[in-house]
Amino acid sequence: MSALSAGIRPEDEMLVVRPGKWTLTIVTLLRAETLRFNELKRQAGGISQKTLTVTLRELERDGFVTRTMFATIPPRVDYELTDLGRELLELADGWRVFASRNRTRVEAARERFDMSGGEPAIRLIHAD
Amino acid sequence: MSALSAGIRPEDEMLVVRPGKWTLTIVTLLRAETLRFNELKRQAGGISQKTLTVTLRELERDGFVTRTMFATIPPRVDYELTDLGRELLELADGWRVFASRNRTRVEAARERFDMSGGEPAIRLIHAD
DNA sequence: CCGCATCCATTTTGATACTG
DNA sequence: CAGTATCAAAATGGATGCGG
Repeated sequence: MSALSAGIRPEDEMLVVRPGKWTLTIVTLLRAETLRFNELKRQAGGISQKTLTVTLRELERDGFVTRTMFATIPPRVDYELTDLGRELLELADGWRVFASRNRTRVEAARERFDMSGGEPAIRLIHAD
Repeated sequence: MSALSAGIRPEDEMLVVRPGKWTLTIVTLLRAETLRFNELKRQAGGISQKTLTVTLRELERDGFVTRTMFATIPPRVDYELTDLGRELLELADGWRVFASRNRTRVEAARERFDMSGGEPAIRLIHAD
């Protein structure tokens, strides 16, 4: 058994993080700098307050992000990647590179599939 | 702007594949060999027929997997990774390695967070 | 054996309004 | 500004029964 053979089921790998729709986006936005809640919201573009709140809470809980509250008026909260968060960022980058490299290929495959009605190749007609 | 700055939003990266719960598991099971539907089902352990069907259809549609139907009785269908599928497999491996390396760290972070009630650090009390 | 169709439960996400 | 609360909508996953 290879080193990877353990933990192939979803619970195993995803125990660490089963990424929500916005998780990798948020992590990526925090690449260069600490950001405040509404800066994140603006830059993400299209995320709801609630989803952003929930996503950030999860990232904080899992140790990918630190939350620093300033008890000022008006309030202010800064979000920043931890070292672990920066490792997650590398995964996100890998994913994104893959996506941008292969977008055309995947779109072409989809078109072919949809045009052909998804009919599979039939290779054999012998009975067993 | 870096090469990565384009396409940070979910639609961009996930257009290629927004992985369902079982997607990476299935891809990983197809690492070494072509498998039949029920072999996949058995080896995945805990996936429903429907979810497996849907997952495989998506993988086929996006060009990650080929489906070969044998018109025998009883019928037989083989699933196999394409070259593109093998690239996706590498991403899955990266994810899994990350997960197994950091499971302990994440679990510890969670425990700390849950114990402390999730209260954030307060850094400043000055008004603006 | 393979897998579609249907129905249902759970989870995730979003819209909106309101608070310290 | 940075949330919480509530409600509604959508996506996802699973159980079951049928059909080629």
